[in-house]
Amino acid sequence: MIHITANYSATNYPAAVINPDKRSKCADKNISLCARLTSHQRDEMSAFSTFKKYSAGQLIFTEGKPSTHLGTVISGIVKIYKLLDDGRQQIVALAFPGDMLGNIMDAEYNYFAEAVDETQVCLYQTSWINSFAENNSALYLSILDKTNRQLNKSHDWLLLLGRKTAKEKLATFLMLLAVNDGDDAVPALTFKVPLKRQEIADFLGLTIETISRTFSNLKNKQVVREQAGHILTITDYSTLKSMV
Amino acid sequence: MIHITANYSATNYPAAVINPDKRSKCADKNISLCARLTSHQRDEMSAFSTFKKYSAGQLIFTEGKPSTHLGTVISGIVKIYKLLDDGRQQIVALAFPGDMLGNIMDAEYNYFAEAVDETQVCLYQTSWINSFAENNSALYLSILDKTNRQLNKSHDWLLLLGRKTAKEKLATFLMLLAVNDGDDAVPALTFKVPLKRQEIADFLGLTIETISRTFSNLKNKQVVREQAGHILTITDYSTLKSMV
DNA sequence: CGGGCTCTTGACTCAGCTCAAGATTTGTGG
DNA sequence: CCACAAATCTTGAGCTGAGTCAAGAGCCCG
Repeated sequence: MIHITANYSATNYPAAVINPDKRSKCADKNISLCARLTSHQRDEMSAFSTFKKYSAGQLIFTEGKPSTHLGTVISGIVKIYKLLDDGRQQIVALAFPGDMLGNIMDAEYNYFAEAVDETQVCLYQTSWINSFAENNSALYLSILDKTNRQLNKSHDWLLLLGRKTAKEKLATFLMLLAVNDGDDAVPALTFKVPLKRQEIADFLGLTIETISRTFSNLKNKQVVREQAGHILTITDYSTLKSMV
Repeated sequence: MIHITANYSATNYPAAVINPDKRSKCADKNISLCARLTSHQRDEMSAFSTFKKYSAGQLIFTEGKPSTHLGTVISGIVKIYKLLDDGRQQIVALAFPGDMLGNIMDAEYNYFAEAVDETQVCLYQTSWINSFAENNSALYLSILDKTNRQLNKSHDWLLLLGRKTAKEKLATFLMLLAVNDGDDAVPALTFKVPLKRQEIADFLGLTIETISRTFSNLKNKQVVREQAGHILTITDYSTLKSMV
C-alpha cells in the first residue's frame, strides 16, 4: 500500500465534464461511501470529492490505466466489463446508484467502466482515500462492505453464466431490473430496460439474436409486454419468477 | 455491523477434527491474514485462532448457515461453490494456501466451502475479528485486500464462463494450476491436477464428457501428457498458453 | 423524410450436451 | 500383495440449444 501525499485538489480526474453545480456533493446523498462516518468526517470527505457527469457511452475507467480514483454512482447506470484480445466482451457487473466503482488496492483499473445512460459519479482520489481511511477506519469498513457485496453478486453471476439456460438467464436479468427499480422489497412491474440487446447479450454470455428470440418467446407466452423506448411490463410475474 | 462480545474460546467452530498439534498456529505462517500486523498483534490474533484439518469431501462452510467464522487456507485446496435448486453446481472459486474463506460482513455464509483434498484451515470467530479490527485497522485492510483479490479473480472467471470456448476454458484452468504450483513467476510444468473431472466441469461450466474429450484432444496434440494419479505434464507450453 | 442504428426473424450449422457402454483407476478387505 | 467392487474416466453416436449468416423491419434523430 503506497500512500501518496500529494495534491488533493480536484484535479487529475478522468476526462469528462465537471458538473457546474458544485453544491451537489456525494456526501449529501445517503448512498455514498461515507454512510458510516460522522457528519464531521462526511464534510471532510465531501470537500475532497469531485462530482462528474458522463453521457451514454463515455468511458469512466479504462482497464490497465493507473487507478487514480474511486467512484460512487449517484445516478444512472454504469457497465463494468472485460475484453478478450479478439474483442469478445463480458459485462461483469452493472453499477447502480450507490454502487462503488474501482478499488483502492490495485495500481491499475482492472476493468472498463462505461456510462450506459446519462450518469453522475462522485470521485475521490485513491491516494486521498488511503490517507483519510488510516485515521477513519469506518471508511475502510464501508469500502470492505461494498467490495464484499460486489463479490457476492459476482458469485451469483458465475452460477448464472456457468449453469443457467438462455431463458433462465434473461428471466434472472429482468427480475434484477425489477428489483432494482422497485421500492424496498416490492419489485417494479414496469420499468425501462436500460441496456441495448447487444449489452444484455454481453451481460448474459449470449448473442444478440438469442436475446431477441428469448424476448419474443416471453412476449408470445404473455409473460412480458414491451412498449416503444424499451419500456417493459411484467404481465406474469409468477411465471417469470419461476424461471429464475 | 453487530459486535457480539462473547465467548472467544476455541468453541463453536464448524464440525471437524481439531489438529492435535496445537503449536501450529496460523500466525506462524506468513500467508495468513495478519501479514500486515505487528508481531505483538499477531500473537494476540494467534491466541484466538483455531487450527483445523479437513479430509477430502468434508464441508467447511454451508451456504445459508450462520457465518460464525473467517478462515485462511494453510495447506490443501478448498472449492467454493453454489448450487441451483435442481442440483446444478458451479464452483465459483478455488481457495489455495493463503486464501481467505468466508467474510465478516454477512450474517450467513453465502457459499459452500469444501475440502478438495487433505486441507488445513485456520479459523477465527467473526465476532472476535470485528472487535479486534476496530482497534487494529490493518486487519481490515488485510481483509479488504483478500476480498478485492477474490473479486478480481471472479471477474476473470466471469469472462471465461461467458465468453470462452471449452478448449480455452481448459487451457486457462491448466495454466492457473501451473502458475499456482510454480515458484514465483515460473509456472510448474508438472503438477497434480487436484480436481476430479466432474469438479473441473463444475468449475468451467461444462460437462464431464466435454472435459474428458478436451483433455484427450490436448493429449493427441501432444500439448500435455498425463500419468497415473492425475499427474499432468505440459509438453508444449507455448501452444497451451496461446489457447488461453 | 431519409440514413443509420437497432432489433427481429428465418434457415442452417455446430459446439457442447445427453445417453450409453466400456475401460481404467482407486480403495478395501482378506 | 492380490482380488474385486465401486468410483471415475473415456469414447461413441446422436441430439439440441445456442451460434452464425443473412435479409428485412422498425425506430430514432437530424
